[in-house]
Amino acid sequence: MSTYAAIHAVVCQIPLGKVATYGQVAELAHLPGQARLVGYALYLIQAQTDQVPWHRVINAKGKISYSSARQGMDYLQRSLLEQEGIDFSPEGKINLQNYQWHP
DNA sequence: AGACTGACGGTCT
DNA sequence: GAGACCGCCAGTC
Repeated sequence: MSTYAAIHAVVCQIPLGKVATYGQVAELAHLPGQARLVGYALYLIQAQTDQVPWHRVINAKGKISYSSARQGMDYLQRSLLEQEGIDFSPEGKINLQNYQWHP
């Protein structure tokens, strides 16, 4: 069981309409405090977006994390989340109080 | 082998 | 409340 497989599994458990932070996913994947690995793991599973709802993972500030790889594709994640009923503030932030996943 | 980089988080100022 | 700094692991040069 690679570390990425654990992260992969946790992300798949995030229910529709909810979001989780990198730190939260890391903790659930038995990798406390290693949020960076979660980000890197998601970067690697880009190819399997059909199986992994990577768009439901955001940073602790409630905003979407941008990546050099995504570059102009940032709107994609926001778009997918809006489709699931998640409301964005004018600044592009998500209200974690209402949308954060509580397993 | 050593150093740099990266979808982050928590703490300090 | 916002910005700066440090630390964590894996992958690449």
